[in-house]
Amino acid sequence: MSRGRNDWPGVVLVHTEKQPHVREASPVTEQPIWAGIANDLREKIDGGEYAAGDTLPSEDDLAAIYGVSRNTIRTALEKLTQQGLLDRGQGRRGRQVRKHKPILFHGMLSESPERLEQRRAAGMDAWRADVADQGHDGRASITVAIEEAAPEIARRLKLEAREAVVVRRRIRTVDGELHNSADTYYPHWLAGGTAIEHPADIRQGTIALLCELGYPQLRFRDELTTRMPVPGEDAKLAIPPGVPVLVQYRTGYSNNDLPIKVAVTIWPGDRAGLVYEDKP
Amino acid sequence: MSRGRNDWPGVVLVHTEKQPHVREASPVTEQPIWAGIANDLREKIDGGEYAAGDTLPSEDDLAAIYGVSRNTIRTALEKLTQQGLLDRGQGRRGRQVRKHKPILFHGMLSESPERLEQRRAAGMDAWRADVADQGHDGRASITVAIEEAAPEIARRLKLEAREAVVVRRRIRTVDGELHNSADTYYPHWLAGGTAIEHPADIRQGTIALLCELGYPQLRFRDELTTRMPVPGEDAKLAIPPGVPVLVQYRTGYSNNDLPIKVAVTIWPGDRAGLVYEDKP
DNA sequence: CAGTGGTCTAGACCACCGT
DNA sequence: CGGTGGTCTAGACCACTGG
Repeated sequence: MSRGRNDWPGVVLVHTEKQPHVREASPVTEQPIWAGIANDLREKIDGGEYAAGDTLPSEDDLAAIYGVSRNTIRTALEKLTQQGLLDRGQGRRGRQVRKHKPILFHGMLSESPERLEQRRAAGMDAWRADVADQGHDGRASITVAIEEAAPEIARRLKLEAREAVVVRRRIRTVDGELHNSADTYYPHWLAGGTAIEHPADIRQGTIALLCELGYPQLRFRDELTTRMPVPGEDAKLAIPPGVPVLVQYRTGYSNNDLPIKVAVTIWPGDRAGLVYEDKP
Repeated sequence: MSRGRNDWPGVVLVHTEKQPHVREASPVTEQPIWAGIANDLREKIDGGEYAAGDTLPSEDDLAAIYGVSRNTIRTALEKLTQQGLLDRGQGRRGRQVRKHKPILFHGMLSESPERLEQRRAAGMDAWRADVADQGHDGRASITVAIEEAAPEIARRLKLEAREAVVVRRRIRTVDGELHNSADTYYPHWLAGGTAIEHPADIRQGTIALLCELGYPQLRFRDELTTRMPVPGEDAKLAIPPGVPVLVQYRTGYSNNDLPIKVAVTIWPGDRAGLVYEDKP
């Protein structure tokens, strides 16, 4: 299929002033026009000409300023949005320079026995205690389900494919705003019939509960990857365009390297980071 | 500035068959046409109709298949590309379904003293040993520079702003393909005049060298975040569109919590992950 | 209501690349 | 050479939102 050759035009263009659709060669730079505009805007944002929270000129205005069509401006703005510099805006709001939210770091290793005792007494899990330490209020909503293990879960729990698991899904908020999600999977042969199956908070903590059942968590292994949010994830955690997520798989092991749980935590890149220390 | 109101058309549209630019309301779904097409293509990719490495139909063909304009198809394909499902292709190649490269995991903690001795004898750093363990060939090219410390480096090294640092920049390849970059910063008062300033490999390793200088690395702290590549990074590491990077800051401390180095490693999300274990 | 971003169309030229 | 993606233009309608 040939394209745009005007072989049989159903629409006839009648010109008045100048040839439409005739592009002049970009003179200096070797890059597309939209890339040049994106870089220019980036410099103005970095240089403070457009500060965090400022509203950019409208697409029409930018088109006039740079002397290009609105679609070209849109390509440039889209690129900056994908790079996480701009927020989208509907209505009369306009596009705004994204605020650089301070990133919360969560210590993930090396907790002193005293602190452990302390927060357990307060009924807080490690995450909530970490958030509280930084002066914020962490909350979680929990749902529980019994499912067939997905391959990446079954493999880590050393289960057969499609074997039953109990999963506790948490959506966690900090100061009322969505923050991360954490889904913890337990083998059904282990967690079935225990308090883990109930969506209420487990006061002593699931680790202590498993210990009472004869399966102390002796060590764990964290696997970290990064990727773009999958469809649905972005809505569930309100992840803006151009923000990747940190995916943390934490597998807990008991005696004889027996896996007793896998926790899958999704950390949106614009609001969380992780810290690992090898000594307290 | 009013837009597209045909107030004073320099171009007159002469219709032959049907009204141009008249969009029918999308019938079933509540989403844009391009989103529906993107989802449809995603399902076909997930379902195996288009397997990894396959070439998708051309944009023109897709436009004909779905009965929309090429730009609408392009929006859908761009979305899938940003999500990391498709590769771009020039010329007659067409867009291809991206292969899901196996991810290499790198153990980052808990190395036995025996293994440490072994790889030091072989002149390998921890990364090369890790790659070798997985049956691959890791190499690095090193450049060295003396610079003023950037704020995020100065803060971690407890230096004044713009104080001098020695930086060793590594670009590392696995089996000949670009893999990651690792820039290590040392305070100039410590590393100046030592072998660290020279771009050659340091046989015994920089950690051992610093130990000989009286600054043993007693502990470290890793900070992990994720973000999209900044301009230049994508080219330097050949990061495809839609792939985020894992950013690892490793700060090493000697006696009295004195920071002696900061290593900034950029791990492209499509080819690397990290593993942390709390016991060997 | 009016301006803004979101979406879509139709057409055009170009660089690139496999045949 | 010819098809493909990359880019750009000009114009149109819509949904949303603030004043």
